[in-house]
Amino acid sequence: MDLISIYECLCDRTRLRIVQLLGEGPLCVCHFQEILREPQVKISKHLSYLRTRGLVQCERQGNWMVYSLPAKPARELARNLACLQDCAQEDPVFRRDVARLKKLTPKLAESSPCGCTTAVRA
Amino acid sequence: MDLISIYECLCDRTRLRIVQLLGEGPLCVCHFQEILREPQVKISKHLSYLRTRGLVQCERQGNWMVYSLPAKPARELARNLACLQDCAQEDPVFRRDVARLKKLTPKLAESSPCGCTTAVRA
DNA sequence: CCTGTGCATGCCGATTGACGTATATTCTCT
DNA sequence: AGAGAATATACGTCAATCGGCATGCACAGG
Repeated sequence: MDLISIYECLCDRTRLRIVQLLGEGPLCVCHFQEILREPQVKISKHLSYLRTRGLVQCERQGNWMVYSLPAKPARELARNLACLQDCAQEDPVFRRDVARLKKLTPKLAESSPCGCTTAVRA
Repeated sequence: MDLISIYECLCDRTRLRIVQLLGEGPLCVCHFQEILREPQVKISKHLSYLRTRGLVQCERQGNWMVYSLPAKPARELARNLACLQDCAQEDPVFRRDVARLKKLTPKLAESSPCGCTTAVRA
């Protein structure tokens, strides 16, 4: 894993929000849409960007693609994700995103609108 | 200080080497030229890029511009610089750069070729 | 087999970034 | 004032990126 690639991935606001959210657990694209309030194509492309550089993994689950951070991230990545987690604590946008996620989680637990309850189990 | 700006600054190899070197202490442009073996204009532009985003400071010293990391970096910056310092330990390019710097330092201490011995005092 | 849903990709235009060449700026020394 | 050294900037070029629109692909259910 290249340090440059990591920084390239993190230097976009949307990608940063995505990665930050994935720190809370796996998510599928429709969740990102709802939480970030961004169009599907934008999210999808950023996820693709992250995927080709190894910052996220994905797994198909029926109709849905469930994205997550790598199970065993490289040292540099793990270090930087921890750093990001720490730095983002104070950012209002990140806090709002996570708040939306928390609000979404129980709803999905009982009746998932998109079938990926497992994605939010974490 | 914006997280995005920090990551934008760090997502270029040359800038990463510059920042990494500044972790060892202030340096002037000619030192970067010698250590990085890159043309003056390239280094100067990247320094300018870093300066406008607040990642480095500079101070004129006669004919020379002495660059350094900010005296009191913002929390996010300090955190990320520490992270970088840690991640870069293993990178052969960074190690070589620092080795060149160490080799340069004593030479400058006795007879500085460009007058900025003070820059390497640290 | 057909349809709908979730997601990805191709194409376009606009912006930004990286690099090089040439030139300007700022200072020192004489 | 003039020359030279260290550094910065202007301009052009090429590549990468970002966003949107339209379309393609994969799967589920009837």
